Amino acid sequence: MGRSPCCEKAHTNKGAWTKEEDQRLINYIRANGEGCWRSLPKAAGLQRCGKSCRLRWINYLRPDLKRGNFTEEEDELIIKLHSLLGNKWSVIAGRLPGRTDNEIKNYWNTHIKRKLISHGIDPQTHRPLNAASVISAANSATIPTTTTKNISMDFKNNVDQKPNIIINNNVTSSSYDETKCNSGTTEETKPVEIIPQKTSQSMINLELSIGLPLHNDHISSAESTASYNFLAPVAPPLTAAVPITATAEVVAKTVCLCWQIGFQGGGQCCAKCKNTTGFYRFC
DNA sequence: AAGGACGCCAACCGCCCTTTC
DNA sequence: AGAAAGGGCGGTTGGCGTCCT
Repeated sequence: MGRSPCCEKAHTNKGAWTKEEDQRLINYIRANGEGCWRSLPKAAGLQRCGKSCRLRWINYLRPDLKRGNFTEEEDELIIKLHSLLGNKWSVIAGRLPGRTDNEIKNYWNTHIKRKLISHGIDPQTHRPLNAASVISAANSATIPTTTTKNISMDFKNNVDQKPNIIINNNVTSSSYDETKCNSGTTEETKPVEIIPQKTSQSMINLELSIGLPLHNDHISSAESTASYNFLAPVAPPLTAAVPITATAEVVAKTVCLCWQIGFQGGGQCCAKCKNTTGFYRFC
């Protein structure tokens, strides 16, 4: 299918925005709100592509943006969310008020990646770097029949972007996808949505798990079909041959993910999340 | 002091998904 | 039902500032 360009490239400015352009964009959005980005540049008197205006507004000019360095808490939350969601920067950004997907993506690539590598953790899989070969060998030898839970998240039906969780229990003997990760002691619930089992799934132990509400009221079939579905196979713990203490070090000071992602309604930490040290754990 | 190397980040590109007609 | 339009997203790039030699 052919696609018309989003703008007349010949008559658009590119590169850094000037103060005057910023001001025009701010003034226009203040007066008219965010609307049709394609027609905005012309209406606002800007020689810019609509997409460029949108990016500039979202990533830089929006009044609710939190500028400045990321806090330790934000660091940890990003790492945890990335371990669950992968490179879903916009979803991750949705859980960090005032931060943009672009900002988090840049921060991940420039800081957190390096931090994880320095701790001996693969930033993609969130596994110890030296574990890949061990896992690979183990999988290629005898792949046991494994009980997995597919967890899909429904962000569609929530104005505040809190995801609903949809679980599907499966028994499979498939191999694991290196790019997907999750693990732990997830509460079982009835399958409410059949998610096609991927041919390959990841077995990643982060020593964390997600608290899953047992009620189905978050989910409607119509909504769930159009939802973001993140397959997150929950695998049994790695063998003792695969140390995970490095991961644990990085995420030692944990917070309740039920609350952070919004699995528990009302922004409350569930009682199970709090451990004896007073920190919150994933449950 | 100069200039090369490196890191950071704003912005762009192209693809994908959803909505509209 | 399918094509087109529009918006959004993730990956990548290029410019600028800082550090190092």
